[in-house]
Amino acid sequence: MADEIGFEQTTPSKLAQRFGVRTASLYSHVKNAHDLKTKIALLSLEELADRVSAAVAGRAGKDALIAFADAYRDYALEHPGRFTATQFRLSPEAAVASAGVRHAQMARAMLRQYDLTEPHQTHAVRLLGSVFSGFVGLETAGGFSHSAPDAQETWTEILNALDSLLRTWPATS
Amino acid sequence: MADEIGFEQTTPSKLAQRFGVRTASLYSHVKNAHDLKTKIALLSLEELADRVSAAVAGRAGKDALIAFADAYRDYALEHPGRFTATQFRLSPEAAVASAGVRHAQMARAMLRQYDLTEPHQTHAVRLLGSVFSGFVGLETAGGFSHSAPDAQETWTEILNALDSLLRTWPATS
DNA sequence: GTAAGTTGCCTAATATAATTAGGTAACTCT
DNA sequence: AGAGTTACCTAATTATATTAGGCAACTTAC
Repeated sequence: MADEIGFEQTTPSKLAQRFGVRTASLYSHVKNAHDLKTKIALLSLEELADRVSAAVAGRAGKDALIAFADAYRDYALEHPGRFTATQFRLSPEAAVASAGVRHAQMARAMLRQYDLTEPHQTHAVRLLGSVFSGFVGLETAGGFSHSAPDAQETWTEILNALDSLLRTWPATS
Repeated sequence: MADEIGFEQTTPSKLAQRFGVRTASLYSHVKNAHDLKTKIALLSLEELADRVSAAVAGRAGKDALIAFADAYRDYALEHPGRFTATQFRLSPEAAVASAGVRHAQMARAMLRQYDLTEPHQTHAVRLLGSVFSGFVGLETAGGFSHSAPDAQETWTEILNALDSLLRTWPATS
């Protein structure tokens, strides 16, 4: 439903309408409207982590980087509402219990081939997270739709650039 | 008000309360709740563009890159609600009339020293946009707050890396 | 300096949403 | 068969968004 009408529009009353039940009945299942959004966010984070995990399995180096990045972007393009949900600001308690932790671990695992030592590895994880979420956020917001070249081309270029950057990261400091 | 209570919480009724007027009175000034958010977004985009423009003036190359990036990040950290507003999804008509256009022009101007030809320049503009908005989005969402090193250190590292990347961009394709 | 228009607010009314409280029928488990 | 649980219900309250129509103060033109 979030993918169809948008994450922000996914409210208790709309959800109840879709289920064919009274709105009040939902309150046995979720605490309130905010809790509903939190649950969608947690679900989406797990789902995305599963996708990324499957995509990266058995790959290494640049192959793994591309698989990771594409899994992330494809999820966002296929499930815009759920992707928006993954950016929902969770409470600190919800955040630590979320699959956000898995995402960070997967990013670290993927970087293994690049032989980065701390603190470079942490910087690299943060850079990748920034680029992926930033690019996909701008793309789904329509930021690249009114100009050539198309988004896919830039995406490929960026992944090439990130790969070559990661190979030489410590040297750039 | 958006900075204090959050952009999403900035509604006609809350705004009317703060002004000490009836909610209905606001409807002489904004068309509806969505229009209010659009106006905040447009205002914030202008303000951010002014800041970036002032920061970049008289600088070139890496100096300009850092000034641009810091202006962007500082605005977000100082005005979280307004920064969130700059990410509000505008209608296509509002988008083309917004300062979003100025942002793209400033990015291109800043890249002048890096001697990028098309389509590399467009790719570079998009990469910078992705990194800046992605990093600041994650930072303000608390994504970096529970681990060392601190966000500032990663930010500096990322800007160094971007500078060296831009110098050699066409070669990485 | 007054008349006409404009501005910025008001009250009143309606529709939609979120939320709480308390109840009931069906299902599950002993 | 009875106790507990589940998943819904109705009813009521509150908050919010929105529209319509009115009024008083201010501005501007003659």
